[in-house]
Amino acid sequence: MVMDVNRRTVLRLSRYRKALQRFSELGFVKVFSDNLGEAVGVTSAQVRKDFSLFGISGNKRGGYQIDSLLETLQRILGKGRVQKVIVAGAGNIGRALIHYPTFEKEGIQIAAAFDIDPAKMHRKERIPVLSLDEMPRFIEENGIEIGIIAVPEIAAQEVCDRMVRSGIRGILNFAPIRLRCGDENVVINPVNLQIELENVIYFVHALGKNQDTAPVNDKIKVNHL
Amino acid sequence: MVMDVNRRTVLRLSRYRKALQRFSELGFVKVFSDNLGEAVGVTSAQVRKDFSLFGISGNKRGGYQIDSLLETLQRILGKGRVQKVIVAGAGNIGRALIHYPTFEKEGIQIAAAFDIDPAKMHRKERIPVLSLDEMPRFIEENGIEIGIIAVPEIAAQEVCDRMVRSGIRGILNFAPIRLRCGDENVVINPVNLQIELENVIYFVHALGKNQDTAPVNDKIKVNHL
DNA sequence: TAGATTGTTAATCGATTAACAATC
DNA sequence: TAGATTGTTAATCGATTAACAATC
Repeated sequence: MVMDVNRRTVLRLSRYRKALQRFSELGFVKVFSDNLGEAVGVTSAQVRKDFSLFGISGNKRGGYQIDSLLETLQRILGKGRVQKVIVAGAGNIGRALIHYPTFEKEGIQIAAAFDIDPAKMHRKERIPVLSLDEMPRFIEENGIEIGIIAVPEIAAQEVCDRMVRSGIRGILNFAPIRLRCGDENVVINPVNLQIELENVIYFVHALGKNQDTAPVNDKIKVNHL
Repeated sequence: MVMDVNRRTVLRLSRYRKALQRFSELGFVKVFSDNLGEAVGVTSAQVRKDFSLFGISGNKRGGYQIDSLLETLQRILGKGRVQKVIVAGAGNIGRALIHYPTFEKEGIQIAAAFDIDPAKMHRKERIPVLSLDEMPRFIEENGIEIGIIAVPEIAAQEVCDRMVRSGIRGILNFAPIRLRCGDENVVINPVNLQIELENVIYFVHALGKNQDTAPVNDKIKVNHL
């Protein structure tokens, strides 16, 4: 009944923000919950409910002013200032994130990456790749709060522990393992690419089987998982 | 009440599978719903519920035989045969996926990647990077069912359309845009790395504010998002 | 004003968990 | 057997949606 702000709500907020940016670029001035819902793939009731949770209000009959709504969402999502992030692991995923083009524009700055492999180090790059041993000091000296873990499974928990001890409060974890963290105030968001792909594979197979007995069994109807 | 198989159930199935592999490697022979739940981070009731959904049964009092349970999950998740997958886009994310080390071991074979940039092409590699124009023919000739979209936002919908027209039934989408697909039988799983990172940032900030009024307001208690 | 949209409450829907009879 | 664990039903929890009074 209380329905507080949860992960899914914040994910939707990010999507509203993106949609509003597009609308704004297209020169629109105001938007209705209907339009936003359609753009993001949720009901208009969901949009209004989400907004009310954050005390965002529009004008009855007049919808929402795009620019001011966008500013509000930016503020809620911490887009006001540049957010420094570090990456542990300069392998495939790590390097992809270092060069992820949209981060920079979106106020997310990869301050440095870290690896144990000396061959992967690049101290003089714009985004330096340093030794993993230097990570704790770097976190402390630069007051980094957010870390991305892109090291092999075997090293992930150790890296997580070191991050948290050094002051990291939030982790995006690409290692395919559940990280344990005693500190209740640390946020961990796991992203498991293999499992996401397996999910697609499962439903493709499931729909394939379904196909045969087509009109009878129309239980499974997915498009967006 | 009917509670059919949904995305989250299948995600858990993948996690059970992973945990069972570990247990098996450690030499364990049987496992209880308790153990599995603990390993994956869910209740034992959830584990049994999930299994019953797939007609998996154990032995009252005796738990589950790890090896046979593992085989069953492998079968359900389509691990019996090699699953061929293509990647559209050989940029940062695309290349990371091409070289993702665990895919091969797990029966997922990246058959080829495609890009519009001639500079990115490598016809002679083990996993070739071909021209995007060759994609439709490749899909048809090789009977590919699963595609990964790792092209820039602007090109994503077009690539999606081409994939579906050529016979792709499932898509893992890394482009930060909601893909529209008329065909109800096509599965699309979006993975938006920026939004996942923003989510972490939000909750770190939210917990930080919470901190001040600490013992009074203990509403927000996240660890795993 | 009349009509349309918001903000919010109540209803619904769906997923998780508790509980317990069955049983090994 | 006694004790422990499964499989399943019912209860709970939580999130989404429908509905509608307020109002611009």
